[in-house]
Amino acid sequence: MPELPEVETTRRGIEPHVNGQKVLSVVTRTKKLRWPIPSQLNKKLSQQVITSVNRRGKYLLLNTDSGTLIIHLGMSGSLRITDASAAAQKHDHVDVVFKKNILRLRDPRRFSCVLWTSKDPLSHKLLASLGPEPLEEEFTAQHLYHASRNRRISVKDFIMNSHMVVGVGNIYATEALFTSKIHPLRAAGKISLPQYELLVSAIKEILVDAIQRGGTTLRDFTREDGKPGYFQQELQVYGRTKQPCVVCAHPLRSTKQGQRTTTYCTKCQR
DNA sequence: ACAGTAACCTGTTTGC
DNA sequence: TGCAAACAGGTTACTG
Repeated sequence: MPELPEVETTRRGIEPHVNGQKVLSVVTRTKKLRWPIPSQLNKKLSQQVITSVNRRGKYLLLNTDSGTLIIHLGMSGSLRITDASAAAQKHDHVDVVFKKNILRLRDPRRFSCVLWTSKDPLSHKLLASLGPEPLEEEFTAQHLYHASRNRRISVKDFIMNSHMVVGVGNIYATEALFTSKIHPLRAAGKISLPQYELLVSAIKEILVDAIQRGGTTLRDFTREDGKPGYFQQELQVYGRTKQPCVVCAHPLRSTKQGQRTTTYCTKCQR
């Protein structure tokens, strides 16, 4: 579900509600999501004050003086701020309880994860080898160009690999390749530097635009207040198989890459 | 090191 | 209409 814009939208949404707040307790209703939820999480977090809410790739980091709660929303996870008296629903797995409200994780498909580390979260196994942030300066065409030489993997799978760049999932990879007129099945190693320049610009622009619109809501995603994002209205190719290309009107084609659908225009993207 | 596939889950949509 | 298969925003683990 959530790609970088949705996670950033969530971060911005929850931050004012939890930052500086003291955790009263943690309620877990399942032992395991993508990975086991740390036992003793309640003991570790209770009485701790949230000192900041950060994001690295699609991971949310809730910092305290004694450690960091790491949350990844997987495919169908969402966080919301609920009233302290609101009853938990079917797929509400974890509550971080504050005095006035609750930070509640809901995830029907359970691909999300909740982890705890008392060390620098960026050195955690899952975060340590992540690629650059797409909206930071270190994400450049040069970086992609050099990392992709001699790689036969498709350019789409390449940019969706979090070790190359974080935060680019199926929706925004599909859109950025369309904007930069690159065929998604082409080998990453055959893409020229000027083409990577176009692609990097497209990724940055699309992510910024999507964040401004509160992310993309297709079915599961909701913001912390339960409202949807509005970027889906801007999608030019994702989910538009057989519909006309917005540039040339040729019907868009879909194919499978791995277990992911990719949609593209056979005339515009080469 | 790299590429491809299976796996983790459940809810919704599609197709016969 | 009913049922089963296909599909869904992610990422790691495993295989060759």
